[in-house]
Amino acid sequence: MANNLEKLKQVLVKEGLRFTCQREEVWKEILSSNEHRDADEIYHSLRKKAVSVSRATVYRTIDVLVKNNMVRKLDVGIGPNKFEHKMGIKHHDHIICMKCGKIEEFVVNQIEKLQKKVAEEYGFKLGRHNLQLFGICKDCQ
Amino acid sequence: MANNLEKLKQVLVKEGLRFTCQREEVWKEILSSNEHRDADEIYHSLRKKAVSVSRATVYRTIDVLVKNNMVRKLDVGIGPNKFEHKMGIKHHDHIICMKCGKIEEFVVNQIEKLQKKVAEEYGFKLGRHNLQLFGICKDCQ
DNA sequence: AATTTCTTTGAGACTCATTATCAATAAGGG
DNA sequence: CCCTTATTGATAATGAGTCTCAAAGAAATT
Ligand SMILES: [Mn+2]
Ligand SMILES: [Mn+2]
Ligand SMILES: [Zn+2]
Ligand SMILES: [Zn+2]
Repeated sequence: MANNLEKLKQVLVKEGLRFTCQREEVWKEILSSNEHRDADEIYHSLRKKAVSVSRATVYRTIDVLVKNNMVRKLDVGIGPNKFEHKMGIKHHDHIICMKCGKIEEFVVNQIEKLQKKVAEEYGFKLGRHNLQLFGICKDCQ
Repeated sequence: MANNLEKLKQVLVKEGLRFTCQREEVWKEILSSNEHRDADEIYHSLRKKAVSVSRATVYRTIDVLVKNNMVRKLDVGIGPNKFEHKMGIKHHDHIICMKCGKIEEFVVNQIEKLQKKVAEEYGFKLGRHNLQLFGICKDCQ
């Protein structure tokens, strides 16, 4: 979607950063999948497509995207952080199989509300939250 | 509490492991505080008391304790994992200040119930879960 | 166009938390 | 006390991510 490219351009201007083909390629790569992938998977996928980019640039670009709410960083409790783009994706949490690593997404509005209430109660200005359920999936039981 | 020492001995027997003074000291050190501490803090605290123990043994002992439900491992999203003992402590989740690192504990039974429901819905046998709220505490705002 | 200025990139060094290796030491049953 | 086996600690290795810095690329200025 040309729209998403525009979004990147806007954000780079806002941050006083330049629009480069590396940044464009990283963003397109992240947009190209709805999996939960880590930086290295994104890096290798780009290299396989002969895109000239370095690991450092992948990390750096992801940072910009995360800061600007275009990508979510997922701490799945083991191994590297995973990333997912947020274009046209509503907020959700994850339930993760401890055997096969499968990740399913879920939304419970009630939980979200209760979290906000907790933050209020404790006088915290709530930023992000981290909710992962770890279990064994049907296939692995 | 002599009771907690007994608990350690039982667990070591169950696991076919030997009762050593290092394991005893690590366990006592963890029991001695209700803070959320990382392995290195526990290690240094022991060394300051002239207990002869290595970092490796601290990590190894904590692993046994975590596996046997005596200690909880806390992934606080930044830096090393934190640990807290579970003796006489009910389950709770954490709200963490992104500025000063302060950690507060909270319990919302409704959230716990909803988590179980999600797991059922997705056919997962639920193990542990990870719920952290990240925000800015009153003092830091 | 040439020069200057400033940003970005990539290779690799580095950090930090944790795990692995393995020879020396300690536990515990007989 | 002896013997077998487990444990320990020093240190090396690992994995994920960050930092450094010289070279390459834009953009702005002459
Ligand atoms: Mn997701
Ligand atoms: Mn706690
Ligand atoms: Zn599974
Ligand atoms: Zn604070």
